Amino acid sequence: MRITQEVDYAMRVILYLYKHDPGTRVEAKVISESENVPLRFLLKLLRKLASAGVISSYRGTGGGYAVVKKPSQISLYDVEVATDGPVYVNKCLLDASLCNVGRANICEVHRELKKFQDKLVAEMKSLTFERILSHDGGKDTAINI
Amino acid sequence: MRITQEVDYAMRVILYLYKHDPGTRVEAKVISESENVPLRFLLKLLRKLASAGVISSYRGTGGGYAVVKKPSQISLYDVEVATDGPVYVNKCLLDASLCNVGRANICEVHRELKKFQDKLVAEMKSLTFERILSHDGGKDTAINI
DNA sequence: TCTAAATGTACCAAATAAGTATACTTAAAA
DNA sequence: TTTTAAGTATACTTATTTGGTACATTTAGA
Repeated sequence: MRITQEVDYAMRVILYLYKHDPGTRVEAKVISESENVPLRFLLKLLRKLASAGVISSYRGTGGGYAVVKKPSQISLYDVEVATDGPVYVNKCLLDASLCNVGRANICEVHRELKKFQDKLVAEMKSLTFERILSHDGGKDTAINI
Repeated sequence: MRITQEVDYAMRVILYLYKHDPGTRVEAKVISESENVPLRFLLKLLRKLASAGVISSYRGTGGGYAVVKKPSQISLYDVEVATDGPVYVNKCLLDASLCNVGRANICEVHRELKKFQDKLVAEMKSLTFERILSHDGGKDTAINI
């Protein structure tokens, strides 16, 4: 139950864009150095985000990437889907025929996993950049276990 | 954000054990054939579950595996931890030093991911076998998207 | 003491994630 | 019309994780 490194990158890159004035274009190279993400990998990631409409891209001189959407309009869910494709907890919840005992539609475990997945997706949708940006005054929040 | 094949196996194996009379010992070989899980792989999995106290194991002739705990006492969370180790959404939530920009304790993204993780864990703990076993009269629940 | 079970450790293979490389195209500003 | 920066497409490599196998050992009952 983890998010990938790529989604982690994506979240921090978008946050980085939000820390500029709205609509400011930032070149991939600058983002790469600032956020410590390998350039080539970042370019591929930025393309995914742009083509999914999460961020905007601009070509040519003075081009780059920018966030145009409001922070409340981009969620962890959007980022996940844009970078890793559809969210599903277990393969049989994506395609019932993938159940390895051939009882996809009647399996009690999978029925409950589906409910779990629904809640998970709801939580991911509620984790927007509005929430991420509205921090408690820069308090040094301990996140260690 | 997926559970592994192994956790999926584990859930269905435990469910299988629950479908026997309480305390009934079932050999790995029987479980393997019935649930379509490779024997050697299953043995390793059963060991993890047993050593974590989720199920019970018995050696020698007439030995096997059984569930002794009440269905309400075993959750998806217990199974996850037993088979895949500690649950964490992002590596920096396990060990702050693993942040690849070196700002683990102050990163807003990770602060929110921690809250997300807490909710996720709570949901996993609430998904017990009591819930899995209490189905709505065998109604053919569609789980496809 | 034989046999049927689980245990422990080590190893191998397949799948996925992460990162690189190359070559060419398109758009916009100077 | 040259330069800059992104887009598209494809392919490849490497690292990590997951899934699965093999083999020798230990435990307990008949």
